[in-house]
Amino acid sequence: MREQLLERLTTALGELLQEAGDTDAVPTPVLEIPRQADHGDFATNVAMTLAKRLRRKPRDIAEALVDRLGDAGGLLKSSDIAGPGFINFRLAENAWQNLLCDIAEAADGYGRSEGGVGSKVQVEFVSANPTGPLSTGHGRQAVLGDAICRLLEATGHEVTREYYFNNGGRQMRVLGQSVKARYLEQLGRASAPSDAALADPENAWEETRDGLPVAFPSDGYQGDYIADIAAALVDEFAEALVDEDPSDRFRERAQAAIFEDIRGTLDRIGIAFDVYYNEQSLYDEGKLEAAIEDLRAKDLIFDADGAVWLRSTSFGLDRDRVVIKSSGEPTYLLPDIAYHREKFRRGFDTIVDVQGADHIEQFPFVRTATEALGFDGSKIELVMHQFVTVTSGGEQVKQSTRKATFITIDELLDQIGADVFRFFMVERKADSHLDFDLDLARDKNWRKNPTYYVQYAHARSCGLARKAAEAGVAMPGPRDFDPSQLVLEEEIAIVKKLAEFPELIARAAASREPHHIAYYLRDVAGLWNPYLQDGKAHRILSDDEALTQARLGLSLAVRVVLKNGLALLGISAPEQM
RNA sequence: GCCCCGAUAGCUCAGCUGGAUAGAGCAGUCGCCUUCUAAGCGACGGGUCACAGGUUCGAAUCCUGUUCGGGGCGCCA
Repeated sequence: MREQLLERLTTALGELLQEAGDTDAVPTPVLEIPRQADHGDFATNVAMTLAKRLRRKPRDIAEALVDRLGDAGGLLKSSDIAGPGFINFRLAENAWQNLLCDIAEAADGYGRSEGGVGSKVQVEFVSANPTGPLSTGHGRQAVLGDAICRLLEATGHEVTREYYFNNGGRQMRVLGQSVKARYLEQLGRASAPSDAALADPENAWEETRDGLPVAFPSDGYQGDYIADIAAALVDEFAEALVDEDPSDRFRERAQAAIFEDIRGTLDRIGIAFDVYYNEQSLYDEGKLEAAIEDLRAKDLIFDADGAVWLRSTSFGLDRDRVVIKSSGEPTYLLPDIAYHREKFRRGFDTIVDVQGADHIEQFPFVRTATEALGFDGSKIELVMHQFVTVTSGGEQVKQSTRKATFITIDELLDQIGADVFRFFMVERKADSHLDFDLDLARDKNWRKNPTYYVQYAHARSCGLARKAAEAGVAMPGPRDFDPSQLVLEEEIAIVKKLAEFPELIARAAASREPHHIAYYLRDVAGLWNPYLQDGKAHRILSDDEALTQARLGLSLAVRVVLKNGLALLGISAPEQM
């Protein structure tokens, strides 16, 4: 709808410029939906922006444009010049009405576009190491990342969802030690540390307790899931693992169990990754050495203090960074650079990294290092999201992975379900903090929940079809109703809202901001629910056959948009609630 | 000390990349509703867009500075 008008407007603009002897490029006018409804359906400020270039008064330019545009081939009902030089357009009603049939016909395809066809995008998200259950922060990232993928798919991109994880290194050693300690404790061969020690390992840590050694590491993982894994090992092996190295079966079993748990959680939210990329493979396949060699060839590597450094100051960053410790072990940075080098080598056109605010510091080093290696760093995008805080009883719940005082996604899902979880997590802009109200989440009485409000709008739309069937009225096909019957202000308002959908998706996809979809769906439901409710002003099922068919056609179009919109967020569109 | 985010109604947050009179949900007050589905509908009240400058026809939006809040600044990941 808007595109058609934009095309006409651009043409008229081009003619106007040519007439004035201006042969420079014709700018694309900004065409927006005014806040004030009485300013029309669309407005443009193009006359004002061209005032200087044409050395004419904005209002004169506007007038010339309006003359030239005419009714834009029947599209326009009126064009008014207002204020300092805005042009306000009002579209002919049948232009809106006819759109309903198009929407109904396009069905699942409505809103999709082809702008991204031929573009391979990799989206990396979650990427939690297998040391414990996913937390709410991971949950936000999972939902955000997946919604971005869905938006990209809806705009034609070829998307790879990727999860990068590390199952080696110090973290995992500590994990193995933690499990082994619990194992020994359960066999009566070790003592658990005191609460005081766990609360303050620096000062209160004991080597022995109650005549037994304390095996638990002072920086160990304290969650109950560790004890559960240990208990399983006691059941299976009894005392056979007492002398086993913590990094062998203890670590491996823990990793397997935790990964299974993570995958189960992701599955419950409806997220499936295409690739689980193991950092270890970078070591095994010599990718770290390859990256180092490439960097060294560019003189970006130097040795100092027994360690190997990245000369990041040479590309303008504030300090150099260690990439290989004096112990010979790489830091996190090196595999990360090597990983991104691989991403480019795998042929992605765009690389989207979804990360929490705590990882932001790393990003400039990775980007500039890959640029130094000859890749186009601007193809790597960072989508950063702020933390999730959970409030309960008016107080913030303290969260710590190590102490396992965090709220897991599974716990939330048990109480509120995947749909509500997704809606809450994606509703806010990524770089705003997300305040998850646990009390509201736990409240079984979801009277004001926007998730249900939107789903309900869809279900009612479907209910209408059932009701019609009971009355012996058949639902019209996409082209089998006369949309010009729909002349009520509220009906036209709904159509106008539905018309925004395709461009909204394109914009949300381009900016990687799925929260726009959530807000939009609330708007649509906020128009549709009241319309449906007000059975006195306008019955949908009435004695007027043509009108009934038209209104059922409207319900079809609404249903299409709600369903497609919910799908973009990974939320179900129930036909009944 | 430096870097990144945020600051908009009592609360939680949008604000289409610089437009016209500032938006929603919740909470509050007042009405309506035995309904084409039940968590529904309408109205009202509520604002110095943190503060101070600047850029221009025009700023919640862009720039600079300040204040407050969150995160980060390791041979941790």
